[in-house]
Amino acid sequence: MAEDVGRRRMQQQQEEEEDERLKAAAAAVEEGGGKMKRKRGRVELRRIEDRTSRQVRFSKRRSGLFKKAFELSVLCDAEVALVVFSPAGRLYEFVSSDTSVEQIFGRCKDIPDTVIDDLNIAARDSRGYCNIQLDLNEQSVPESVSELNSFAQMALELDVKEMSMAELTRFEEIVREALAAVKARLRRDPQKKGDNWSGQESGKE
Amino acid sequence: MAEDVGRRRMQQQQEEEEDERLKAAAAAVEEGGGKMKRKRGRVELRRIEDRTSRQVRFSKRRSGLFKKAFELSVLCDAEVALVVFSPAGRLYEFVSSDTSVEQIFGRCKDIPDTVIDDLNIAARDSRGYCNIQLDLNEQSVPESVSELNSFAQMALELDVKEMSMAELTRFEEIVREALAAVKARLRRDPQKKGDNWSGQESGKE
DNA sequence: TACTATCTATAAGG
DNA sequence: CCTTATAGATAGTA
Repeated sequence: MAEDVGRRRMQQQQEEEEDERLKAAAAAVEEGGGKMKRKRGRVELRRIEDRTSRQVRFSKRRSGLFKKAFELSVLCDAEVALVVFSPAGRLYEFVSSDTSVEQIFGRCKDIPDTVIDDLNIAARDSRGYCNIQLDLNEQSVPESVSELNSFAQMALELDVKEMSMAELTRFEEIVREALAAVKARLRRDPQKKGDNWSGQESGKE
Repeated sequence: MAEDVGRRRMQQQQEEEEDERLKAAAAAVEEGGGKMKRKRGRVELRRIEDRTSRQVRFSKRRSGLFKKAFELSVLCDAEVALVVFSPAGRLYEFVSSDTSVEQIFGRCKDIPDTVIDDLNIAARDSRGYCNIQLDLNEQSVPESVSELNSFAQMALELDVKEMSMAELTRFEEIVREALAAVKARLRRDPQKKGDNWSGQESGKE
């Protein structure tokens, strides 16, 4: 991937002149024809009127947002709760820890407003609310092991150094089952390589 | 065709890179923690150990995340509620509309079937596997990195869906070795872990 | 759905 | 806080 970037960069440098003009003449000048299409990527910060376009962008940006939220929670060890209602009224949510959305947001009530961050972001001081405990119940055996990502996530949350032998063994079990499941599917669908991970595209509003 | 060649080339490179990561991770485990230099800007998907660095990145990424959330709400006319607790315990929140966080999240309860988004990461799938307690006290940053984190990160960065059977087998091999290594260490060093495993499945093995 | 050209975010360093 | 190089996100297109 890095190599690819490098190659692209060279191309970009060749077109540096054009790139310069891009910045200067942000106002769209028609290019090559009579089409009044904007330069790629540029977006103004207001509601997209075209329904289809709005829908597409919602999907893409939503993915990106959730990914960012996840990364923040992992990289910085932060608790993140994110809820998005699509214009169609569908709900998407993400919570970094295993606490429920309601729980995390419930905590907001008890915290007095203090600081105001940029961008309409209210920051409140909540020191003392940090002793988090994961209280997970061992209930369903991962026979329907979703994917290795589960294992990845778990390994991130757990700390191997804190695991007992029993936990380790259990962990091993889970990983094996996950691998077996993936392999089985691979054998079944050598070409597809599995593209139905989080398959619940759902269909109701 | 040019495109075809390009795609082939990319795929090949990707596979090579994955293989390298597999090996690297394996080595890291054998040695009980490895340090590999990273290209600039590259980020591993796991908790940042250095406190200062984590703090800085938290600020930056938090800003970015909130900005994205804001853009999504405006561009796509979606309702967005976002709450972040910094590792230091400070709360940051954003709500797209003028409704309160509690209101938006209250709506979650009324919706029976929550759509959990793709992202290839099921953040909730790790629930129910173990009964453990995580100490998120950031003061106690462990000196050595846990071995399995290597795989956690790898599994997150790689896409299991895209792995060939050979790669999967290799992966399995590595994981098995890693687990064996960790177990061996545990036997050698039982006190390394106080056996406060209070789960209800003790002795299952 | 996939790709590519661009644009944006951000890791390092000053 | 500012700059630079790189990784990541994504708008428009096939």
